[in-house]
Amino acid sequence: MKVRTRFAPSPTGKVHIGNIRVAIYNWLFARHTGGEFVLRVEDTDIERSTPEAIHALFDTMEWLNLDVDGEPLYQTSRQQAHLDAAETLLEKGLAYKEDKGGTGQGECVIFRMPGTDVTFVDGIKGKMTKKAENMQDFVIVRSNGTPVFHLANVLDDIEQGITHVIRGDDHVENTFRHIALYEALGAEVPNFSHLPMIVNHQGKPYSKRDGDAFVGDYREKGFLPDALVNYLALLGWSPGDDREVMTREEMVEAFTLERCQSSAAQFDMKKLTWMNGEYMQKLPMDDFSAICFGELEKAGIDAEPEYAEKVFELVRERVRTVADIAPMVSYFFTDDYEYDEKAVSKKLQKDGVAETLAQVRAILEALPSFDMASTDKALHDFVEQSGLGFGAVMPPVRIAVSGTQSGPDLFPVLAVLGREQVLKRIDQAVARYLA
RNA sequence: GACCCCUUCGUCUAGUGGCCUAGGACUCCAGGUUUUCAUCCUGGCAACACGGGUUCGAGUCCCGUAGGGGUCGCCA
Repeated sequence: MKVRTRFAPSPTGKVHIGNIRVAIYNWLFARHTGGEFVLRVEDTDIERSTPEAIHALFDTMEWLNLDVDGEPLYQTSRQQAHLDAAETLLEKGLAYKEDKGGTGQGECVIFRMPGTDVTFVDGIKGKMTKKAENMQDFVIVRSNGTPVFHLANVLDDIEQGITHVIRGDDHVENTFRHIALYEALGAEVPNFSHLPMIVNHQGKPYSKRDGDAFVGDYREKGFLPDALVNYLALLGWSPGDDREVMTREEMVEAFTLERCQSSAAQFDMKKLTWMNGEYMQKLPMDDFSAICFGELEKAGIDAEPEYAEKVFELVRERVRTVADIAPMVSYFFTDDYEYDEKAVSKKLQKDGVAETLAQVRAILEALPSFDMASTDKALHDFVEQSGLGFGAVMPPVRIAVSGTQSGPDLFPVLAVLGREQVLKRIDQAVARYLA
């Protein structure tokens, strides 16, 4: 039988990072087995399930490039079917009506647990058993006439022909009940697998109040979708060898449920950042440039394309996230850049620096050609003749022309900036800090 | 509290009884790349939760203890 997995979130506006990881695992499993991956929108919470929230869900799926088979099923469209099924269970005596009181809303429909132990083999955790006496009957239709999650979820999984339910650990207790429901409904019980949860930096479950709990947060921070998917896939799964940076194809090829971890994993922003850097390096130059131009535009920086390309080349290998780009290159596009106060006081505002910069300026101004090799040779010669040492010459120059003490190799920076700008910037820095 | 589940370096993990004096990756630290650095290279620190078994032999199997998590809604 062809495998069918699903992602069944309730659209609440933002897609939780833990939920999307579940989606990724479902997607990987379906693709690995040559099966199908479908989407179901559990939109029964009318208040929160707005068109915007549903749009955000699709947008996230698309951004992460998790392709879905067929059209999504909207749970609200299935309400009558859910109710009909409850009626059937009632007729068969597998459910009963009762006024449980308390809220005083009248009678609800309650599913009768079969009174036998429930056992299933979890694709990740192995054999799971729950004794009959530890399970209770549960409500499947509220006294206001609306179906409860358990009923709707199971019925829709049957409707969509789901063969493998891969969901979070928090559903294991539900699974025992759901299996009883499948059986009462006369439906084939699918395979169940429960993924461990991911925890935050403090080792606690990710709550919505933690920062970085939603996919959008990572997008804003400049992570690439492929890197995020790769990182999340490895958070609780491994291919069994030492591979970490993997293409989608490689992950799909290697993915199995057996290789999924059964204990919780802690999200590590540093490792994600590293991995994202790996993906940034691998980006074709054209793609990288396109991203850079986009970032410049967002930052309100006007860039002349030919010049900008040269700048991008320079910072290419140092960029870790998309968000790094604008701050890293902004000084190339304006002479009104900020000076790092610490660098200024530590390296620029020191005895002799004014004199050194004056000499360097004179040398650079007199150079017949301002290319990389020329400035390189000229400054090396100067260092040697003056006996000052590189540490006393290069950092002040760098800070003067860029405002910071870190960045790409200095000579290419000077070359890209051009003589006019370099001289102007040295004058500007001297006037500002050494006058 | 009851019921389910989990436990290898700080973190993600490899490991399915001998190949483990436990491997890789991230982080961190040190050195190098005769200037900086968020790049690159080299090296280093660092773990089988604990206690009992089983076995010639246990990170790997069993039991217990401790710690952690999940669930106990007419939420999903």
